Amino acid sequence: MQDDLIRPTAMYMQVADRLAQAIKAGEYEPGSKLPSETELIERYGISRPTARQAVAELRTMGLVESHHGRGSFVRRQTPPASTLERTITRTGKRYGVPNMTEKEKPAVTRIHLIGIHAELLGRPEEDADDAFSADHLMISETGARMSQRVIIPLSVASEIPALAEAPDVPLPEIYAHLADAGHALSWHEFVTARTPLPDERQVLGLSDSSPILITYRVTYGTDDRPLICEELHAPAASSRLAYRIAPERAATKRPRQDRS
Amino acid sequence: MQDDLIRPTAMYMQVADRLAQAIKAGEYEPGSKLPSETELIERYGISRPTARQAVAELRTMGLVESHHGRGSFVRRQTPPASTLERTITRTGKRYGVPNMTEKEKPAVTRIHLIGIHAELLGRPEEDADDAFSADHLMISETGARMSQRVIIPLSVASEIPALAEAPDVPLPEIYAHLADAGHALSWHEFVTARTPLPDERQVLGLSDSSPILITYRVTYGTDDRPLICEELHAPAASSRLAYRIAPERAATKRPRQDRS
DNA sequence: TATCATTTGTTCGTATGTATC
DNA sequence: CGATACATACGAACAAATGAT
Repeated sequence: MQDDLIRPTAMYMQVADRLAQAIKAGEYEPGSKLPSETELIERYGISRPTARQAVAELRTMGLVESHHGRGSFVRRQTPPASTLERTITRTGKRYGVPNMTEKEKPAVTRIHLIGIHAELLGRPEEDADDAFSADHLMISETGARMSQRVIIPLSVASEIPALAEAPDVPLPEIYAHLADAGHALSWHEFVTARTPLPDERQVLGLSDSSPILITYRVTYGTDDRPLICEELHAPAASSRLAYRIAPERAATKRPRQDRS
Repeated sequence: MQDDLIRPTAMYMQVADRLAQAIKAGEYEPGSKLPSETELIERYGISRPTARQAVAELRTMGLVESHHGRGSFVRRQTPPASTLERTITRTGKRYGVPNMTEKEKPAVTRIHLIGIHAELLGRPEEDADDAFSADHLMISETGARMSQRVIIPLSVASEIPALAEAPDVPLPEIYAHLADAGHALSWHEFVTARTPLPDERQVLGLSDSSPILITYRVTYGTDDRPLICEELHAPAASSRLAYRIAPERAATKRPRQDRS
């Protein structure tokens, strides 16, 4: 067999590229088996470590997944299954969020506000106060595990005793407490993504290092004062976030907190 | 030195875990140099391939980046620099989107609607029509490269000649054409993330295989009929998406297109 | 400017363990 | 049980980029 490879560029990359092209072109059906390492060795005239490195590239690209003793298989490029509707509904004075079931009892800890949380809550790092952090492990209707963290600054909790007493209640109740305290609520959400750290991978039950979607949702009260912050981690491979976008009058502009 | 490692679990993983913990604990400052491979070999009593594999893990986790001849360095865990405001503003009958500058002349191709695009545009795969695809290469204010694709089904283009003649104009103009045709516009946006394929990596100028954010924005016209679809790819490491969330009356619910 | 030590990148060979069929 | 296939680990060599001498 011995397909030809050019020297200057890394051989494992060339092999990975060819296989990636072939997968995208549909030469390997989703779910079908990739050539085994031994086959790659023969086909391209490379050594075993080189063949392994090529397949490893495909793995980190998320194109294939390898199973001990069975082989490497082309991953289905299915559009993510579970759609997380990030819209907030209101019936009268009550706010609702899409259904997710709690997996375990939430853990409440006390943390110091730093980094992105301090920034989003409008607290300069130097004199940021402490906050309650309620960590939830949730499961969507489709079975995707997600971790959710609700962060309530002490300054807010002290104004609303109900929050200080039970910071780990579901979100609709938290919104209700805020609304009952006289706040007119609005929200701002930020989305990014990254590869999970080992412990995050474990929490979400991810076998590989495929990316996770991270959303920060800030709840604003009266006078656009940031009250609380939520952080949601969801495996990107099996979830997509959905937003309704309603056009705003160009005049009404929320002052951004660009204090970096 | 020779720190002790337990056998059962992979040694390269244990080393990667320890280094990841140390980085998270702040023992290695962002931007500082990680121990060199030779140092890791001595410290943990492992071989070079094992040390390399450990560092490779940290790379795919996005914790470090390696430079040929210099070493591996802890990446700044900065919250992504450029915030992409995904809100749509309206002044009178004109719609606006946040500023992005065009890098190259958009390329227009004719494609067949399949997969997620067909699904989002409400066309069953079996008898989906063709569509114009305008591929833009954009640059945000902060210099992050993004690729944007606007997909206009032929059925829509034939109703609105202006779109058929120039499908590659900026988005506000496209929205204007749709509005001028009598449509009351609304939007729905879906967000997911994944590791880029080799060619996407090249387009966005990404050196590593860090994830990209993918958004699909569907524009609906009168009677909630899906008109066009946009797809945006942005490097997750340097961008975050921002959404305003306004609560909706629980009664008014958009019928979802769950026809999978 | 040229040389050299350091450091990562690539590739080979080899061996053993272990899951799957 | 044996064949196949991936996972882990070691050793060795050379290439290439970098920074300092």
